[in-house]
Amino acid sequence: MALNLKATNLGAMASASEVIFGALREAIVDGALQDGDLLRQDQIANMFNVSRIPVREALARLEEQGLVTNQRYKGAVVSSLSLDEITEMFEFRALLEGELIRQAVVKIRPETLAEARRYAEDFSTATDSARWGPLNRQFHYTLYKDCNRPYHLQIASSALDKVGRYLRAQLVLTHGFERARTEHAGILQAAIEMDGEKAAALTRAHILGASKSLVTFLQSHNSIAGLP
Amino acid sequence: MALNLKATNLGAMASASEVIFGALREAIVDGALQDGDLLRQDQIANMFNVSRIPVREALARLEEQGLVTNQRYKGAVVSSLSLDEITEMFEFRALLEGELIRQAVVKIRPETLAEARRYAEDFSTATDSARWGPLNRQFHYTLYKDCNRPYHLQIASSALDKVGRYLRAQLVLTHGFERARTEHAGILQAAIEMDGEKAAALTRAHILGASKSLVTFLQSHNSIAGLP
DNA sequence: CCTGCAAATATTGGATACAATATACAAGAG
DNA sequence: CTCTTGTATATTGTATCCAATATTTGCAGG
Repeated sequence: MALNLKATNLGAMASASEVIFGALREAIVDGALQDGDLLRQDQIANMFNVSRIPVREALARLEEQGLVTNQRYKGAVVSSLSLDEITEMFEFRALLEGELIRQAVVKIRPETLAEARRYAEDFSTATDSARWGPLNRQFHYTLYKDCNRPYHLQIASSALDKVGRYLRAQLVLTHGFERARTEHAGILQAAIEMDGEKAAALTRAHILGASKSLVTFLQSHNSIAGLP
Repeated sequence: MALNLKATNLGAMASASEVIFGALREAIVDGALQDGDLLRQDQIANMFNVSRIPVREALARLEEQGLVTNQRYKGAVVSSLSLDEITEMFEFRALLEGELIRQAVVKIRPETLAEARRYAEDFSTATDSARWGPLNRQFHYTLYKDCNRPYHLQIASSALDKVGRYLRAQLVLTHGFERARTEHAGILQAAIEMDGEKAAALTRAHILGASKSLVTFLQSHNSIAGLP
């Protein structure tokens, strides 16, 4: 008799430190925690009703990911990026995501295209700017999905994490949203045509253009911290 | 009187968890710990005369780097890579290191060239195969040094860490060493000529060639684990 | 009023102790 | 004998406690 239970895989249940890691990561990526914010172990431990041990583990992981900087006996702060570092991150993304879409698009599946189109539309019509970041990410990463390069994807995702909040600032503060809409349409069209080179060129331009407008904005307001 | 001490920056002194992290990382990268080896917290803690707390932190960091896989209540094992994953890692390295040398070589400094030449010679004349891995790394990364792309370099280095032991196997088991010598000479020559495209092409070929010979070898011996 | 120093406080790093889970092994039912 | 099940052991995850270090506060002196 095949017993009919949903058998939730208990072994896969998240440990406290994993939960905390994920929550802090998300908070940093989408800007709820800002550059330079101090992360107190006690405070976080209380928020999650745990001891400091799993918190410390989460912070160690975050530091390894570059999202947090630990200073011995002083504490952890949300990493901040200089203009040069931001520029470099966007160049890295352009290199990697260009290659990803180039490889993915030539073997993209119809379902994937449909999914990407949905995300592009959701992005276009989203009025809540808090949703722009996630929808933007989903649109692009859906297009990369069929390239079958898990490591490349993981690294790209990690790089995007590190600039997520700056990217959101770019969308909100520099009219990047309007531009992203049209550029997404172009990229999607290239994907439909399964034209790898074109999709790659457009993606690179998309990323580097966003970088340029963000850097210009930050320079003219010479401040990085006070993001919305 | 200027007291004559080395004034080791105490604030920078490594914490226990950092020391352990570094030691385990090195052991994994150069093959002292093999794929699938189980890492017992107690055992490691005893080796370093500490409690399990810093060990756990180190293991968390290693997992974030992809060098170790943690399974809840089961333990940590040295991550192993499938043939596909190895291939992907080498492709990633080819992409990234190609770009790095392309950018670096056009503005490379004479001192850097001299340093790279020294490493190439040391590599060529090294008889102890245990030194091949580090010297190979130093040669290549010296050539990338002047591109001023710290994030790119960090990611490249992390990718190399993940395949370090396989690369060593390639050098030792497939006569890769001889070939690497001549290919290094070619790359160095391109660097001397400050020819970015040529250096990039040679570097990509160098990496992908190593990948190919490694994969061929592993397939014909269909085993990955038993590396020397 | 300000400055320099010392105690008090806060915070992190690590050790020990305990709880939760997995694995190994033995005993019993069939 | 084989399979199942219960128990003992090993190992990990977390809480609590102590030590090491940083930061703040209070006070004396100028």
